[in-house]
This record gives sequence, structure tokens and C-alpha cells, in this order.
Amino acid sequence: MATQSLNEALHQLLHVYKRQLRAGVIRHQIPLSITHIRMLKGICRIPDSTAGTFVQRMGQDKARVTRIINELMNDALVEKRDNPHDRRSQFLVPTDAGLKMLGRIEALEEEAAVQMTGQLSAEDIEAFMRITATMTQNAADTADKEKDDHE
Amino acid sequence: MATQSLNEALHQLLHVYKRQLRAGVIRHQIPLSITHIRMLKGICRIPDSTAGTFVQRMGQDKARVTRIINELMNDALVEKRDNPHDRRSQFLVPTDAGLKMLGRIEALEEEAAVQMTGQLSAEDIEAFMRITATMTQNAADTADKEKDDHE
DNA sequence: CCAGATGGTTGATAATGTCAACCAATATAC
DNA sequence: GTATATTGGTTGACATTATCAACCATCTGG
Repeated sequence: MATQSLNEALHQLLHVYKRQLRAGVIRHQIPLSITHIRMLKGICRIPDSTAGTFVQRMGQDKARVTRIINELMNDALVEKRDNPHDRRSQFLVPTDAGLKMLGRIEALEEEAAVQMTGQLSAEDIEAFMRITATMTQNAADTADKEKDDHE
Repeated sequence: MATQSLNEALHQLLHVYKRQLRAGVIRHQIPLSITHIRMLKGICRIPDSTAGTFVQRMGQDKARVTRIINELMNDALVEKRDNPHDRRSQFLVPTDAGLKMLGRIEALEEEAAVQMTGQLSAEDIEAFMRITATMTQNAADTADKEKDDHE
């Protein structure tokens, strides 16, 4: 298998996917970047969200997670609540405006998925989900292994 | 099919893939970013490369392509040659140093591909390539359609 | 009680990506 | 032959993404 083509295929997919999302963001008039959208979505859907749970789940740098959360708070889309179990940490909850924004985000994501998957069978999509889950796990395992090697 | 999971699967894949490549860049001591690597690779492999052909093939913004080329020239990895057919345009060719760098790039990409595809069958990989080609085409078609709509 | 670890914050920087305005050259239409 | 439109590429500017380091407050384990 040409390794070149796997690498290049991934690059191109990443690129067009992001470009498509950005176009959708404009079309749906969502005043948020892609990462803000993902995070707001997560806060709306997952109870007891904290900065730390996003670091875990999204694999994002905690500095960046903090900044995104602050920007969502500045936009009055989420609020912080005390975490009675750990005063270092705060729970994140959506505001009414955040919940309303979620509706538009869901429309955007539905549309993006439909566009991406046109002409693909349900089997193909399921295979894609399974294969990308494996690839993601492989890549994450490699990174963890490296980190451990450095320690 | 949960549209959320397709979107999130793509985000996570993009993220871990890039992180893995960056780790590989460090490990192979390649003093280039991912985009510089892709472009140098393209220049080494494809005759009559110009800024314009990269814009076409990689779907990248021409401003960015120009900047990357300039940086590769500054690093003495590529050179420009006159294009006798069009004085606006220049052919890009690798230098000896660029060709040597290609060897390391190929090692990096081979390793990244092997890591990503661990535990996947040849059929899975082939399915992945086919499905991502369709998705990339779908997303690109959507973007082109939109652009036409605006004109 | 205290050293070490953890959750989160801020500063700084690099890479990626886009848009706009521009110039030189080419192509097209008349 | 010439004016106009288009194209290839350049530069300025800015936003988003991503990371690392240093730090503070708090928690954990011995």
C-alpha cells in the first residue's frame, strides 16, 4: 500500500472537511470557530463537564481548553458552577443562549455529515467509523508510548 | 447514523494524526513543518511543479503556498527555474539537500502510516482509501458549488 | 504536616488558514 | 493592434489552532 497515498489522503480529507465546516459556520451564521462549536456542544450534552474532562475527551491542550471556555463565557454561552468536590475545578453549564446555539450547531453538523457521506452506503459509513476509531486509537497509543519513553 | 459521531470521529482523527506526525518530525529530526514536508515531497516527485499546481492539487490558498515555497527556498531545499511558457510562473525543483531531506520524509511517512494502520486488514485500508476519496470529493464539490452560487 | 501531583491560568510563540490588494504577464474579444 | 479581463504569484494583515513553560491554588498520600 502506498504510504504516500494514505498520508496525502488524510491531509486532503482534513483540509476539505475543515473548509466545509467553516463554510457551514458562515452559512448558518454561527459566530463561533470550529473548536468553540465542539466545546459548546460537549458542554450542552455532557453533565459535569469541566476543563479537565475536555482535555481528556478531545485530547486538547489544557491551556487551549481554558481559553476556549473563557471565550464561550465571554459570549455568555456557558457559565461556571462550583464543584463541591474539588475547589480547583468548576463545572461548566450552558446558558439559554448556549442551548439555542446548540440547535444551529446540530443543523450545521447534520448538513456537513450528509454532504460528506453522499454516495456512501451505510456499510461504508460504518466501516469508516470503525477504521477511524482504530486509527485514532493507534495514533493516540503511539503518542502515549512516546511520552512514557521520555519519562 | 449519529452525525455527531462522524463529525467528532473526524475531529479526533485529524487531531491525533497531526500530533503523531509532529512527534515523528521531532523523532526524525526533520526541521520542517508538516506543510513544508508535503510541499517538498511534491516538488521532489512531480515534474513541472509550480505554485499553481500546488494550489490545485493540495487545495491550499495561493498566498500560503507562496510563503511555504519561499521558506523552502530560504532553507536551500528547492530552487526556482524559469518557465519558458509563462513568465509569470516558475518551475520548482529540489536541490541536493532537498532530495536528501526526502529520504527522511519518506521514512517518517512510512512509519506514520504503519502506526496508523496497525491491526487493520488490507481490505480495511483499501476501503478507507476509497471512502475518504469519496468524502473528499463530496466536500470539495460542496465548496465549489457554494462558490459558484456566490458568483 | 508536607512533598508531590493535579486542575486550571496566563504568557509566549509557531503553524495553519484565509482574505484583500496588488503587479506582471497572458488570453480574449473586438 | 489594443483594451479589457483573467491568471500566476506576492505581500500585508489577521484569525484560528496548537503547543510549551511557568505559575497558583487545591488535593492526595505517606
